[in-house]
Amino acid sequence: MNIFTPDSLCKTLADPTRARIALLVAREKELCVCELTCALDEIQPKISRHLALLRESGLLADRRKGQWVYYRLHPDLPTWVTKTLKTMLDANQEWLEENHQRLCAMEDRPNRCC
Amino acid sequence: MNIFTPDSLCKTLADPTRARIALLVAREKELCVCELTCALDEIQPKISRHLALLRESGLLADRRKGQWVYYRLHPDLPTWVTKTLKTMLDANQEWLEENHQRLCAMEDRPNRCC
DNA sequence: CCTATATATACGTTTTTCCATATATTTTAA
DNA sequence: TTAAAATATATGGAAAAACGTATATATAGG
Repeated sequence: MNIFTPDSLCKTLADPTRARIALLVAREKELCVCELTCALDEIQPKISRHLALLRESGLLADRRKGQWVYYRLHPDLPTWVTKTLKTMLDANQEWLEENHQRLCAMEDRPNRCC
Repeated sequence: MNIFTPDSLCKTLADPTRARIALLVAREKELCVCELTCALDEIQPKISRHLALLRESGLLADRRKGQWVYYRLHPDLPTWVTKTLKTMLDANQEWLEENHQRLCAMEDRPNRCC
């Protein structure tokens, strides 16, 4: 995948909702829309729209499993993109903490077997 | 300096002009406005306005030397910001190549002693 | 002083982004 | 086959970003 330039990657992450989604997904490996909606405490259409942008940019990939759609980092990301995300994630755990807490506190999270 | 969040850093770099300026400055250590104007082949007010945004964001610092104003990475950047810039720079030399060429080909570059 | 060069800012306009609300689609389960 | 849950998209409007042009400021050198 060769579609990322420094500015295009940054544009994708230049919104708090999208940055939080991307880093949470990087941290948790895979999350569905309702988990992200809960973790970010936002309305569902807002999360879906930002997920669509992240998907269209090539940063995230999705898979449907029953009623749920799971998002993960796209498996074919260039190394420097993955590295950039990891650097940001490692240094900004505190910034993500509230979202992580809400995710952990969420009830009835969909069962993630396969 | 604690003003950077993942989204605020990305917002600062989410424009091709600003991303090129930031990475060129990271590569060359210090560049003045007229060098950047030449390297990016843009009109001066556009470069100045983007430089102002980069300065106000805290990413760049400036110093005046005679008629010239030199911009460099802000010396107090958080480690993760510096690391992110380095990762992007290392992996995107080709993307910067044309700007670098124009910079090298520029005549009468200001003398950079002290 | 006066002029030229380098840089910064102001202004009005166009473009882009973001949002909330409403609605459509897909899937499960009754 | 109907209802409910999860997700996606459409739409119109508001806010923010970016642009080109014009102009202001600062410094250097006569």
